[in-house]
Amino acid sequence: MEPEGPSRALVMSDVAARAGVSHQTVSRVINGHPNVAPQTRERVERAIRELGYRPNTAARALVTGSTRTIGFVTVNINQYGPAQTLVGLERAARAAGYSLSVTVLDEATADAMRDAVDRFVAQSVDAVLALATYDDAVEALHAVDAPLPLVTVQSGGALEEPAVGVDQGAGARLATRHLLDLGHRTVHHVTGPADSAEARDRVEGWRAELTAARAPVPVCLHGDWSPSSGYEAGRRLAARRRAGEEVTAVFVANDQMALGLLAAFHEEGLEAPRDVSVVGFDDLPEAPYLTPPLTTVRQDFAELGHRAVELVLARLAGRELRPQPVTPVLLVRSSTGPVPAVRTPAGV
Amino acid sequence: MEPEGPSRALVMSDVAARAGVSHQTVSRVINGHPNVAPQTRERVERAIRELGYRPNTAARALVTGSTRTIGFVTVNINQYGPAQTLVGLERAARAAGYSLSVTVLDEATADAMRDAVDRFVAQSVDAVLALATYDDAVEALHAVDAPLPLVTVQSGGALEEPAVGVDQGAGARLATRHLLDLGHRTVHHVTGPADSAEARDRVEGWRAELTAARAPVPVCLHGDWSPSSGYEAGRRLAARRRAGEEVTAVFVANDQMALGLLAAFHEEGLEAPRDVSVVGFDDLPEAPYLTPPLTTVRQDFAELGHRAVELVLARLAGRELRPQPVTPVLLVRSSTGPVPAVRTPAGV
DNA sequence: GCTGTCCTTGTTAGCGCTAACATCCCCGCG
DNA sequence: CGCGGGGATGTTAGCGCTAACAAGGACAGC
Repeated sequence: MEPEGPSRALVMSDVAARAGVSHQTVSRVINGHPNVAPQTRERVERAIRELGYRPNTAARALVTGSTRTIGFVTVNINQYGPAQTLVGLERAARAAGYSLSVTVLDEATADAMRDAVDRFVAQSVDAVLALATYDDAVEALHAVDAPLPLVTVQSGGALEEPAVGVDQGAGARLATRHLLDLGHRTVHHVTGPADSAEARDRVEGWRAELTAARAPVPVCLHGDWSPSSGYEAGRRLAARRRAGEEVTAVFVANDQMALGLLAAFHEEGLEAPRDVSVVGFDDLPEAPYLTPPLTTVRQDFAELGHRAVELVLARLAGRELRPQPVTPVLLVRSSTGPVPAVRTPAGV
Repeated sequence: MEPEGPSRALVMSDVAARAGVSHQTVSRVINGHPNVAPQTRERVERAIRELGYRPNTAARALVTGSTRTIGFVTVNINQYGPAQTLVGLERAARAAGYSLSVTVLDEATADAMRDAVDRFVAQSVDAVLALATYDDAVEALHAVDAPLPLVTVQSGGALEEPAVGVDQGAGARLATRHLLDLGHRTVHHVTGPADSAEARDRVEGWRAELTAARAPVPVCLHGDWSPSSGYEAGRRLAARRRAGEEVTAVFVANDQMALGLLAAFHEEGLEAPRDVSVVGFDDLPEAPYLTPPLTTVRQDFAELGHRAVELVLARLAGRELRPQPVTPVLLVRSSTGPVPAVRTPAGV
């Protein structure tokens, strides 16, 4: 039994009847066709307003093949970045008159990816956006032969497909340069997972900046984005320091790991920026309120979403477009400072 | 098993031709009608598999009025909770064979809310889920007279509509009791925004537990979920303490504020749990890696999503269902401890 | 055998909309 | 003054699918 009683039957011919025209004229008005008399158009528009009519998307989709919907596939939206990307995407899509249909994959196997895209195709979405920071996602995407525009977000240039992203390398260089400018002889790095293009690009940026400054390139520590891996890295770094290695500045590939690292340092009696300077990446909402407030790199997800949708629209219109990567910015807070004045490692 | 690439036309009659039946029989097989000869069914199923056929959702929606899509409206998905809720919802929806279409409102005005629901209606979604922790969202929802099931998530019982949620009050009581059990004479509270039902429920739980234990109920401090408001609250609490008030335990309405509060305490020379015990709410991924690791209350968003979808399905089937709120759990870490022996900032 | 009743399958008519074509009317120009 | 042309509108035919009905076949009971 349907709980709704009275309303909602409202089809195009209701509007037509009220405006005293044919349903086709209504359709023309709605779709902004030329060749409709201004007076007629106004009459129809008023009828639409008065009735509160909305065209039925399914019927429209059936005949045009377009739903004005964009599908978004992603893995691992628990992270701050992906969640923000989703928000940015939705905003931009809505602004362009599109809806966003979302699929969160449990794992980025080719099968799961293909299935998601298939479902989107059956759903008649106009295009698919895929967040593909991880290699397996990128690989899975290769296996998909979609009959519609497929654009990749944050694939780190690993794909020739049309793609948008933030320039991770530039962000990493910003962070590294900041530390170098403060007088640190070199900068250590805690990476993200090896199978993340984003993480690798940050490593590259860090290395490039170090090399350009003729600074030694220390062996980096590997994390997996999680605070616990940052904590681990922090302990190991502290150990290296006790062993006599010069560790005065660390660029951590994301804020969560920076947080773990800071905790580990704290336990080891190391404070930022007194003993070590630390830079993160992401600018979590809580970054300014850590102890100490974290210097970090921020990505503009709203802009990213905007460009992604722009690219989709261009593809849909048959236009080629090679969007520039979004440039991240450095936010200097107080987890970074000058090199500690002559300080011999406790043990030595 | 190999779906072919080239000409995407693939309609039901293609399958019918290959299986040597009429398209209607194919439809029957797809929709699991009884009264199809097992042999025929198998033949059709094979044809579907071989061709890689997927029925066109738009056509189906046009005739059935159902898209097997659920619309999800939310405000403010930047927060951890809403993002997790989205993930939980998508998982559950997909498991039930539904897609999720997402709208992120910029502001929860009645107009924006109505517009979102209208768009969903035009999109022929089967139901709408609304995340309505804020009063204006709830109010806006009242203004909506949707011709489809509308279920609310986390409205804190402020709505008579069918709703699912986490028992915020129970979570708050858990936190408060834990602190009381540690020997604290009373527990201070930093609230969330006053226009959030969730926040108010936490206040109520806290107050109820205090009252039940015949503990004094201190004036609470008001925050807005943000770390900075937690920081502010922390400073004010520290001031109260300096002024002689007994402040040994604080229940903060979310982890982000707890984080800010901890930072403020730290600046004031107050450490947890040495001087003050602190409990948060949410269990952010970084909570275990704060200094100190934060005792907090966790909500099970997967379960929440599951129940929400279950409720939607029930409504769709015409069944009544009053789901029980999800019970949160307390995670004891090291930001809480027994009452400091002597109440002097110098401590220990 | 013949009816009646399943069970299985095919045939037909739309769902609400847009595209293509048909029509009508008004106007300018030879 | 009639004819051609183009702008404004209406009519018709599907888009791919499901629901309703129709049709045939098998089998029971008489």
